[in-house]
Amino acid sequence: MTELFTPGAFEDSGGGPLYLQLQRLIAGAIASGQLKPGASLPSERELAAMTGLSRVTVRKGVAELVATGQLVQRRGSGTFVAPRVERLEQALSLLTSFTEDMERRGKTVESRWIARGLHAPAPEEVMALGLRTDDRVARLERVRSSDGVPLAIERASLPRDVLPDPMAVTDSLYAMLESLGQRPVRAVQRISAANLDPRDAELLGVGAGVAGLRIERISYLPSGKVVEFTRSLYRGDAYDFAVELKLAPDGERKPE
Amino acid sequence: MTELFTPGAFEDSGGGPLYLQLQRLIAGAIASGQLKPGASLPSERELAAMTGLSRVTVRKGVAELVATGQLVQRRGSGTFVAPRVERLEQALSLLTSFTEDMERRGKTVESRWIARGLHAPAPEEVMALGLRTDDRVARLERVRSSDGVPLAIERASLPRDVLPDPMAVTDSLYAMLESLGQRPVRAVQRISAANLDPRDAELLGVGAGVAGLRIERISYLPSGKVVEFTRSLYRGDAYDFAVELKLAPDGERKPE
DNA sequence: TAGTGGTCTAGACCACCCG
DNA sequence: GGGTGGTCTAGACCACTAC
Repeated sequence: MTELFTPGAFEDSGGGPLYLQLQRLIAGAIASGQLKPGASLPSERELAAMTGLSRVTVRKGVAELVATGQLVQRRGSGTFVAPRVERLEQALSLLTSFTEDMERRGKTVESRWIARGLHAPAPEEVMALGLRTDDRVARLERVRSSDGVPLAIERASLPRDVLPDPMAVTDSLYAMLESLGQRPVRAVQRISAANLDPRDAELLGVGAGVAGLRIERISYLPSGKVVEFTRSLYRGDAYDFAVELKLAPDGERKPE
Repeated sequence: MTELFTPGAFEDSGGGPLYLQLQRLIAGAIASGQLKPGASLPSERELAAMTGLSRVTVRKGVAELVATGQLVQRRGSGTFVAPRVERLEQALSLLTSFTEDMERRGKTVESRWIARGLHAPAPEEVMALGLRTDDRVARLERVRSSDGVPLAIERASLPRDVLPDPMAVTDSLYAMLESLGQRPVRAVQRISAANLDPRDAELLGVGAGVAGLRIERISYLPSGKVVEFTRSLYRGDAYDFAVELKLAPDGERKPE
């Protein structure tokens, strides 16, 4: 298996910079199944010796595969093929909670709290929740995992009068809101993509720079009051959001 | 302005690796407006001399800012602060076309064709479009720009009987389909995030590895026939997709 | 032609993990 | 303690761009 990385393998490896040839070699071995998820690669020094490259060049080749989530590196331990993540498909137009989604799939749900408490609101929260600047805001920040795999970071802000005691939330926020008679019935979401910064990447157990799906949600009660302002980051490789589209009415399509 | 990068600036720059300190310094200068979009940075060699770092370390610090789209580098020319991109908000649940969307906003639309023609279908296309393997498929691949800024790569596949002459499509595909009486009325989309590979990144004018939004769409005629299978890549920093959510009916929410 | 980013090297030390 | 990845250096050549 380590015969993959003999100096010879480079001759027939197309052209271009050496680090890209190495990268293609590794990426190809992963794609073709020669290197299976969880398998360990030779150490950087070994790779350098085997290929005749310098360690710096080996690192550059490997680095991009780490940045795109195909490899993971652990200091003191080694370099490994990233475990395959099952892609979850989720309907984007139903207002459901993470806990309920996963339970419906028969998966376990774990939460790791990063922060939970009452705080003075940030300007963004004042805007989104329609607060006064001397109001206080309940903040819930946690990493959501399923079957042991971290999938998303959820940062929820709620007005204090909606959730006076954030510490009482243990698992499903929506279940808690329901028991308080404050479950939202409508929400607006905005979706974009962003590279994960080092902090968020670590929380999700991937390399810095891996693409994440950023979702901002504002939820409303039937009365129109804002219940929740949530910013989530989903692992891009772990989620597919599904939406159904309808033809826009003619009037909206062509206003002139 | 170049006093930013004196050796002194490093002393008070927090701790951690030198390349991260440099990175924070540059990122901070961009965020605070000291470095404006389009501004050029000192050359790597100058930065190295000014900060007392080696050029390799300077490059490492700069590299991540390029990979996240904050800087752009042009060989032979220099390193520049990335031009600010206006974020476009688009409703995700309306089946509209790129051309019509942009026209509604009063923006110009440009298309650069990458490929356009009839081909033997790939297995993926056979599946999505319900073709026979000896059918042929019309492929339209182009870069969509607005006001001169590339925003998305669009790769559309249509059955030959829906679009017999792909070369006849010049701007709006949907306008063409409408004139053929084949405009879809319904579609299903799947959304995820991915790091742009070097090829796609170049087409969109950003660095390799920048986060992109990947959208797969399958569109249907009223009869249920599949009209279109499109894979698009949107720049993550240029798009916000908006969706409205409704509370899931109780039966769907809790099946047991 | 002079300057830029892009690639590559050999060698060093550190922080961390594991047996 | 021995091996791993993480950081850093000084110096070199190349391909490209701008003038």
